[in-house]
Amino acid sequence: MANEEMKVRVRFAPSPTGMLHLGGARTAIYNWAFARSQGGDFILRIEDTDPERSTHENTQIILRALRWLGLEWDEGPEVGGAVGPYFQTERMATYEAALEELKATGAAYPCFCSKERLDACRAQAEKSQGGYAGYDGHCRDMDPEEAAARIAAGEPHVWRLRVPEGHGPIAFDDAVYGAMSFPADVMDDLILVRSDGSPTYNFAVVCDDANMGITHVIRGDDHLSNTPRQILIYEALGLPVPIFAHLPMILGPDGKKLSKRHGATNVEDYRDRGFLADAMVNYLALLGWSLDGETTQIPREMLASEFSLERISKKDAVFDEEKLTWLDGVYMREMSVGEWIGEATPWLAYAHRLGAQALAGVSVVPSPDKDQQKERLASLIAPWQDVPEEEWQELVAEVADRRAWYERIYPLIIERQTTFNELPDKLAFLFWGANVALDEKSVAKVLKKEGGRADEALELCREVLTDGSIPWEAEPLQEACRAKGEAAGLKPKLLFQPLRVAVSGNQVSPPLLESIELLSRSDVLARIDGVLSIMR
RNA sequence: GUCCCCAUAGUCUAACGGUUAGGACGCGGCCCUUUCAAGGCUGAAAUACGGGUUCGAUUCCCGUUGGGGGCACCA
Repeated sequence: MANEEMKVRVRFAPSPTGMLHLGGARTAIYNWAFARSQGGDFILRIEDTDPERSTHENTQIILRALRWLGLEWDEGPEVGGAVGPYFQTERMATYEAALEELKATGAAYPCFCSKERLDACRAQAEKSQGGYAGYDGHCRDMDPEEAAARIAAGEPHVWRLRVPEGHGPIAFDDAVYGAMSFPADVMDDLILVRSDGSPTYNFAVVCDDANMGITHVIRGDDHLSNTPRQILIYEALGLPVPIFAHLPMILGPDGKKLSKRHGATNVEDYRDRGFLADAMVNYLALLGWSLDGETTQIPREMLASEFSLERISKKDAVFDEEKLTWLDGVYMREMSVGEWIGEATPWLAYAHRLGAQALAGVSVVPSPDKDQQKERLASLIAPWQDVPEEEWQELVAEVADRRAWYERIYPLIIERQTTFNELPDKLAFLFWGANVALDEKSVAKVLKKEGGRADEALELCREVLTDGSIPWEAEPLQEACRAKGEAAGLKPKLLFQPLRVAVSGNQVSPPLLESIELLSRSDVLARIDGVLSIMR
C-alpha cells in the first residue's frame, strides 16, 4: 500500500491502436487533474505491445490530442523522465526479468497448448455449458523435466501464471466503487508472456506500474474485472499493490457503449468541428464527476486544484452533445478579440471563400431544412481540408493582413455562435461583394409579404445609404433610417427586415447596421438595387 | 454459462436517515428587442418496483426488474 508521504504518481496509458476517443480523453483528464490537485506526477505511457494494431502515426495523433486538450505530462514520450522508456516495446528487458523471477518461484509455468486446442476448448465449452470458464490447466502440472525438454527442443510455448490453489477471495478497496471482492477460484491461469516472447497486457501493466512507482491507477471501468488478475501478479512478484480507481463508462444517447455510429467519438473531430479545448475539458470532467452539484463552469485551473476521487460517480454517463455545445458557447463568450481571431481564423477564411463563391447578381436559393442543417454542421470536419493548399494559404494570410477589419466582426458574432462551425454560414454574406443569395423563405416572408411595403422600405433606406453626408457608421445610419421610416409611418420592423434580407439574404442575421458598416457603400447599394429590380 | 458493477426528471448531477428532493442542459411561457442570439424572470419534469430495518427512508438490508462491463497468445 502506498503510504501518505509518498508522492502521488498516476499515469494515462493509451494503446496507439486508433484515435484518442472521448472515454480515453476523460480518463486522461481525471489522471491529470488528480495529479495536479495532489501535487503529484502525471505520466504518459504508450502501451504498444500489440504489433498488429499499434502504429507510430496513432501515437502522434494521441500526443497531439492530449496537447490540444492542454494536458501536459510530466514524464513520457518526447518529455522523458527518470523511469523511462515510456513505450512498452522498449521495456522488454524489464518484463523478461520479471518473468525470470516468476519462473524461479514456480509462479509461472510454460504451456504448450496450441491456439487451435484453446479455440476448440472454448468452442466446446460454449456449446455444452453455454460459456467459457477459462483455461483448463492442461499444462499446469506437467513434469518440469518434460517441460524443460520441450522448451529445449524449440517447441512454441507461452508462460502462464499459476494461480495459487486455495487462494481466498481477492479483495481491494476501489477509490470509486469501494470494497471489491472476487472469488479466486474462478480465475484461470492467464497468459503472461506470449509464444513470441512479448508480454500480455495484464503482465506488462503490472510490471510498468510497479517499476514506474505508480501510486494510483485511474482507468476505465472495463478494467475492473482485470484488477483481481493483476493483483494476483503483484502478489506473485511480491510487489506493493497500488490504489485503484475505476471510472464508469461513457455511453451514447441510446444508452449503449459510445461508438462511431453515435457520431464523433474522436476528440480531434471536435477540435475540427470548432469546439474549444477548454469547453471539452470542462464538459468531460463533469461527465462522471461533480464539484458540488451546482457548479457547471469549472475551468482547467479549478479542476487542477479541486478535483477529488471521492466525487467520481459510479454510474455510467450518457454523452450529451447539446450540453457540450452550450458549454462551448459559454467559453466562446469569454474569449477576447485576440483569442477569438486566433482560434477562429480557419473558419473566417472559409467563410470568405464560401461568400466569394456566391453567384453573380441576385439569386434565390432554397431554404435549408432545419434538421438537415444541424446534421450538416455536425458532420463538417475541418471543411477547408479540400481547399487547394495555395488558395488556402492566401485566404489565411488575408485574415492576418486585414486583422483590424476582422476584429470588427467579433462583437457582431461573439454572442451568436456556439461553435466555430457556425461561422461560415453566418458570415458568408460579408464576402458577397455586390451579389446577393436570397433565402427562399425569407423572400416569401419579408419581401413578398401580402400587402407589405418592402419595396418602399428599401427605397427609403436606399436614400439614407446614398446620402454621403451621413457617416458610414451603424449608429447615424440607423437613426437616419429610423427617422425616415417613422415619417413614412413604417414601424422599425417593417423597415429593417426588408433591408436585412436585401443585404444579408436572410431574415436572420448578425446586427444589421453594424454589418452594413463593415461593407462598402457601393456593394450595399448594389445589393439593394438588385433586390429591388427582381421585386418589380 | 459465469464473475462483477450500476439504478434521482429526456440528459449530466446534488442531497452521505429528517429538504416544499437542489443546480445545469434541453423543452414551454414572459420581459428585453428591427432578426437571431445573449441576458433576466418563470413553468412542466425525477427518487425503477416489491419487501423489510427505523419514530422517520432517495439514503441502510434483501429480492425483482432493467441496464452495463469482463471471462483472448486485444488493450
